[in-house]
Amino acid sequence: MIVPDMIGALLRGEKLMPWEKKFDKAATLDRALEAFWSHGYEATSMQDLVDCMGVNRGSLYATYGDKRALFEAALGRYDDDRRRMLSNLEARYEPRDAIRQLFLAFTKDIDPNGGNKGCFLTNTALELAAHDPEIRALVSSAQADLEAFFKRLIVAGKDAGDIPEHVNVLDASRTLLATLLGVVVLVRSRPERALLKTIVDDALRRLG
Amino acid sequence: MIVPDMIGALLRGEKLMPWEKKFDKAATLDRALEAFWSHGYEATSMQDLVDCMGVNRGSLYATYGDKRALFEAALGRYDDDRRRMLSNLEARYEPRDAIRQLFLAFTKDIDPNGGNKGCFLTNTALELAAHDPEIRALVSSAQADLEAFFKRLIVAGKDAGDIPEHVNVLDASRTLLATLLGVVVLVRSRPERALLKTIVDDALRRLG
DNA sequence: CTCATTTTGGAATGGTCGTTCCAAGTGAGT
DNA sequence: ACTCACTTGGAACGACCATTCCAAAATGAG
Repeated sequence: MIVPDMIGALLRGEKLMPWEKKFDKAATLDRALEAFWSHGYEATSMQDLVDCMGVNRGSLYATYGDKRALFEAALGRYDDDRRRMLSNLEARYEPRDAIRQLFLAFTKDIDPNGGNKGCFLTNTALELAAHDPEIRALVSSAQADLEAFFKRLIVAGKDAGDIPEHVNVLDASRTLLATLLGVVVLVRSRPERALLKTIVDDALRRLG
Repeated sequence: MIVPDMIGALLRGEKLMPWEKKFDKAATLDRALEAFWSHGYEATSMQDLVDCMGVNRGSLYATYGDKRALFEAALGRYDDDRRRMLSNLEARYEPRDAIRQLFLAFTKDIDPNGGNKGCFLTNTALELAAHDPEIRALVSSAQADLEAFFKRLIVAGKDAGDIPEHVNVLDASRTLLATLLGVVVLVRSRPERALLKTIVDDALRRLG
């Protein structure tokens, strides 16, 4: 019963027996994320998830618990990606370019004929956050995180002489947050490239 | 069979016989609007609607058709209210104040503990507009209408010397649109008065 | 009062929901 | 070959879904 990798597996927090095949948790969770992201919580049925994840119902419940828990796992996964993305932008770009790249990430590759997914956290903000304190806390903290991201970059930009001194850090970062949220609303409801470009360009123009 | 009011009723597009009692269509539709506005399309069941509208299932289907049609009626009703509201603001306030009042309408009376309804059109934009062309057209045109509202007021404000000449009409009106959409997202997910006030004040500061 | 018409409460329908359960299959270890 | 844990497909569950239908009650002009 005791196998060589047991302690290592324990340390990594995995289930014990190393011969368990298990489906690729990360890959299937990504598929669930896609479904929830595209259609929302209520409009995605467990049957939809079984179909699109390619995993059996039983395994699905055994692995993630119920639909709510699976949704939270998907949301957490998206949140991790978002966190990683912000951190990459912050590391790789000049402050003002990092902000531009963030806006670009949501506005490039949009389909003018609709069907755009927008931002999963924002979709969830409107579908569930108002009546669900747990979801609201998660979404709210992601938004606060984004605000802090803007704050750091604006300060850094001002230090680098990239962003004018007269820009108010708190005002600008919160306005950027609101603008980005507005943009991802428009991506789902009025996906016109010219419209989005106008908004993004105008937002960046304020930073110098 | 032919009664005095028949022609008048016909002209008004009503059903013929004048002795039909009929429940108060406007009042019950408002209750349906409340339910859809608060919980969204998918999360509101016909049973919920029967309960909160105080109308029998049969009458409900006879009057509005199916759930989809009832939702569209509620959305149309909300859209009419919105249209009327914009027109009132435009008539009663100075340009810049009209814009301020619009933002105030969405941010005053918010509950920091959640449960805020935000903007029905924006909630619908994220829940349904991406995959439903008909809904998207309606939401999209309401947003374009709002953009036009901002445009007119900015032009009027510039004429009145209320808004500085250097403000670009297209840029500013679209940015105001995005900002307002961002605000109504935050109202549902991060209802902090200070946060919203910062954003609204900053948006208005751009107009002089 | 009469009677056409609507409203009402609720039963009925067929489908889908989320969830549980299980018999059979799979594959790495011994 | 045998074991053990997991996976699989699918059946089964009760609840709720949107929708239809109906007999009984209410309504109001004649």
